[in-house]
Amino acid sequence: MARAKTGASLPHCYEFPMVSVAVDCAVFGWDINDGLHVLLIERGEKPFGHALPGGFVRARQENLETAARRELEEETGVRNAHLEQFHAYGDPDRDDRGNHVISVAFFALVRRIDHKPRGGTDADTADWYPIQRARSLKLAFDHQTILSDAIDRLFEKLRHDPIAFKLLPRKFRLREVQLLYETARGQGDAEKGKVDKRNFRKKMLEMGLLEDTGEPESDGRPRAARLYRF
Amino acid sequence: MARAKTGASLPHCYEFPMVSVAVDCAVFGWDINDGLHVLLIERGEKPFGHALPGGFVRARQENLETAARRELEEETGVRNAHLEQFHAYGDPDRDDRGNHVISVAFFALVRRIDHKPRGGTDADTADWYPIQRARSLKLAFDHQTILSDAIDRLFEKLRHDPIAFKLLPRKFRLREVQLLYETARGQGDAEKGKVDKRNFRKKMLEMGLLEDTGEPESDGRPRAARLYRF
DNA sequence: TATTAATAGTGTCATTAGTACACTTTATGG
DNA sequence: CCATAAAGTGTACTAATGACACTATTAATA
Repeated sequence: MARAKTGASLPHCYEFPMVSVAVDCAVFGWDINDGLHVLLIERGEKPFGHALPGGFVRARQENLETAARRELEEETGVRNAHLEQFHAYGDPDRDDRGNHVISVAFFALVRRIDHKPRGGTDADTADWYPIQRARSLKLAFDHQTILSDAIDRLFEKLRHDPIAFKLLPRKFRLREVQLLYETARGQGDAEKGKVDKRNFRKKMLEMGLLEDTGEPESDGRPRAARLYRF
Repeated sequence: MARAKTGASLPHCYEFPMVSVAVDCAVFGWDINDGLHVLLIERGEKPFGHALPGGFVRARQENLETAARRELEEETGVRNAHLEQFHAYGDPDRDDRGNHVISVAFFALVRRIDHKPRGGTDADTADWYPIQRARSLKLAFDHQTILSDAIDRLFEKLRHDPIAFKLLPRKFRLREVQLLYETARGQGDAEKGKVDKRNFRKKMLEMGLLEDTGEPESDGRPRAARLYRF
């Protein structure tokens, strides 16, 4: 969203300097072959480079989650993501353009196959990055900190809450759930988080959250696997 | 913190309407006879009545936590509390004075004995309220929602993290820890959250976080109890 | 000073949850 | 048809949790 430009009219006046409020989203996607990815945009303006999708909240018009959904759709085309607010960042100098901008950060979970990213309205381009690679990029503002916190929080949540299904296809093999869980346990490294197949399946089915679709699918693999639904 | 008054000069101008940013704190204290309490102020201005201590962030000067600490001290005299940010509230109409104010909420833990509340700078008065009673009050803005979320979060944290010690006196009996834990388990009702004394003590000591001070204290009770330190 | 009442402190056993572990089945591709 | 790769399955050991009841100490009171 645009901000005051030199020469523009400035009709909104206040007694004190104001803080701007932005929202930023760490959007996560998963692919069994490819691992965890995060959606980054390439900024088309001022601080160029990679950044989390996000933007300013429209005062008097929308709440924080609505702003996040709007920016997400505008910049990346992503809709109907599972969104969770997780932290607000407010250092006075976190935005290097001079204003004091606080940002309320969300993490979002989507099924990666549903979201071939596309460019945004500002001619920004959005694309998926493996989290290892995203971590090594120098992101705009303090987005690297935000991303890092978001990843920690995501792993935390994947270990404890049944939200993995927001990342998985609608029908999935138990093996996929396990790999995602192992990735979370291993802080991004599935090898490190390995668990026993039989124990995992047992616990998973005991929970009673999964429904067997009865449609086994091989999809090029040696032996067909049962597909489950949440 | 004051806002624009009619007739005041308004030297800070922007292209778009701005959102104001506030911080609010749910400060919790504990007493073994008295249970959990929360610190509320009686507002000395506009929307009168009870509210969480808090106020506006000073743009370009301070970050969110600093603002929270400053407001806490100004309004209640509380210093050096254990502070944790937990959620941002941003509905456009949550502040009934007309501005769009987002509030970043913190919960704070203090040793109640260290903090005899006193009036604040704005002639507000701060005082402790038992959480049951606080829940039944009609608080300003959406502070009842914030308080309710804060309480839920507090119980959650008390169950899982070793933060109970921020609420307890520096030296305490195991019985006190247990009662606090039971209160959290029982969602405010210690009876409901009762656990076995021996099992609790065993687990507590096995954790190895407690140090026996070797100074038993009776304090009017029938039999003297061991005092522990964190 | 003896009795009562209130709190502190202690150990064992049964149940449950978690972890380790290896082979058979099935489809694909060479 | 043989080799390969993934799916699927059961048991035995270990650790964690939960249930359970009495003795010890001191203050207050009779």
